[in-house]
Amino acid sequence: MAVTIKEVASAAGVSVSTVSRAFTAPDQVQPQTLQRILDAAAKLGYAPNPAARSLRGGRTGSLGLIIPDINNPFFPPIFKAMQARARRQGYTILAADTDEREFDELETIATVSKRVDGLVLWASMLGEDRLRELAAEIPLVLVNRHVEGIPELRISLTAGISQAAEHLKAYGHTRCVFVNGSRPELERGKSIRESFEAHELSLAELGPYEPRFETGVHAATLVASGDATAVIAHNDLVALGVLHQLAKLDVKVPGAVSVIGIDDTLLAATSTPSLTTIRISADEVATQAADLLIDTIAGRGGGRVVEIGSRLIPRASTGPAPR
Amino acid sequence: MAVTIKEVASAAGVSVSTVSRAFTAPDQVQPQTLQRILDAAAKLGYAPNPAARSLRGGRTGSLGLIIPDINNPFFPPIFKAMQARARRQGYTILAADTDEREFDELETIATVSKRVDGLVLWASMLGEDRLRELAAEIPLVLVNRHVEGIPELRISLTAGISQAAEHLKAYGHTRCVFVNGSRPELERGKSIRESFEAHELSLAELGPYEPRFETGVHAATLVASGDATAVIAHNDLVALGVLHQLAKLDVKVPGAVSVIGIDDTLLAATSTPSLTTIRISADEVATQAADLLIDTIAGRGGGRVVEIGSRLIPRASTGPAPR
DNA sequence: GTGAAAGCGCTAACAA
DNA sequence: TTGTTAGCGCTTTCAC
Repeated sequence: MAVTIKEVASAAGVSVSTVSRAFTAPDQVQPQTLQRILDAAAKLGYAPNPAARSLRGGRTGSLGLIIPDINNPFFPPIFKAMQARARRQGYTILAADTDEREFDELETIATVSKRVDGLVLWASMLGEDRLRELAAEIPLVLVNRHVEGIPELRISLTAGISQAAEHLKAYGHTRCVFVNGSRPELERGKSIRESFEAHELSLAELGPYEPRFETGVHAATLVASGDATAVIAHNDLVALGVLHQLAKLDVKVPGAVSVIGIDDTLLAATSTPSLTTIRISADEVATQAADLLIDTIAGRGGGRVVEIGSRLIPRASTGPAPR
Repeated sequence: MAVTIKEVASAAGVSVSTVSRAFTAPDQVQPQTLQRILDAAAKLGYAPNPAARSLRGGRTGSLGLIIPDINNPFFPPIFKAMQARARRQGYTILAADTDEREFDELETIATVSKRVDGLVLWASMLGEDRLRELAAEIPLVLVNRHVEGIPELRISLTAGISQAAEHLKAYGHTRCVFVNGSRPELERGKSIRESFEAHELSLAELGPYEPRFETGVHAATLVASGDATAVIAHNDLVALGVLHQLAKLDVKVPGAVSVIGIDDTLLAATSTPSLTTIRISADEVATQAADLLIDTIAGRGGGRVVEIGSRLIPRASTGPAPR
């Protein structure tokens, strides 16, 4: 068994409560005593037992991050950034993947919520009622879901999409295609339709499909046989499928068709040609989510809605429209 | 506060110890009593408090997974598969990323190890002595590190590399380049040198560099100015950099140069052209790691070494050598 | 087969 | 400022 507070106490010649204070409220203990305790603790290799702490205090020192699919390259940077942010505030991240299945999400939440002080729920598939119940039990931050009264992080693509429309317009494009990747609550389609219309770009829509590579491959074949000169895809992965198939059909990108993705994942920067895409800053998302959750745990920031912006990252997959 | 064992006990008209037994040793309690308890628990929405459990019993019900970089697309599938495997055995995965920094690894291990029953340490940067100390404190499984006496999962690229050499040979290649991605303990270089030599393929070596996209870009320029007809890269990301730059230099792949990656990540399947690569099965790795750790926790499988194989996945980036 | 009770390591009154 | 003490929810002897 590991070393306990008791051993530190007797080594430092004080009582257990003083040792406890030395770690939880150092300013309430005399500097020299504090030093003696810290020295003893260091020498013995003492570290507080989190189980005992949370049993006693109700706090676990962990934050739960529940995401639909860690294989989506959008998430790893978020996990990483959130871990960095949480660590600095003394929290550990407990991440779990629900495989985009409602049943797994429920089970995961049940398991995780008993081990954390609060939960970030990403694109939850649960009903509003269920989410409200949950929010009553444990501090909750929703990402890309809106339920009145629950703190929320909203990722807005408006700016990025508008820039994308301008970008295509400036290159002389007029006929565009949107490859829709389903999940209606994400509303990517709505923003795109509105923005492209505002920029007087005609927009045909393919789908909705699953947001997969093969979806892009399939859509590209349709695009190649039409007269559109620009494609905007539901995300980078779908855009990559488009790129892949267009190359196979010997349709030049961006010579004949321009392609735009969404998310700015690793895939976009490393594709050939590199992919023009709409960036959502993982750092910003992760930091805000962590902060919002920590605030909610602390009883601040009830029902706040924080919005995260986006912007176009022009790369090599977009260019002048062919004449 | 959540519902406790006590409330379930009084609801079912039994003592707390019986309720406890109902959950930990159901066969030691009379069927009808058991049923009454389970009903009461379900009605009240009782679930055991993990903090109390682990404080009392020393078991946390969690497994730690410590990896160098979740942004490496090799890891998300492993996390996912390990989570699935662990869940079925009643464990939760606590994953943490060390950012490939030894200091962070130490800190992460300190935090995580207090919250889990055992640790899977991936490509640890720690010294052997430190790892031995750690193994004495907590059940440990090492991946891609060897320390005598500590259970280990060894990923062997031998088969895949040998197949890659044969594959190139069959296509008539004779002059190859290996783009080395550093981290000497991974020994990818050694296997490759040996295998290519055995197949009478000449092998020039570039690097060692960092295993990044830009590394591949840089290496491709050197390759293009030489006379090699095939490139094998340290991993898929580096291979993607090679592909990207060769396209930019208008060197045809696989017409003029064939390219092979390692890992078979999402990147390989979605690149243009799709990338021939060496697959390491994430499912197998994750399952074996989880099982080995669980065995080690249970006191079985001391010092076992489990080996995972690999195999070549031919795709579109390799073809006949130019004449 | 079931109950009573001790105690896991820690924090937070309350006392001194 | 420091010490004493009562639990947090649970498992596990030890009785019965």
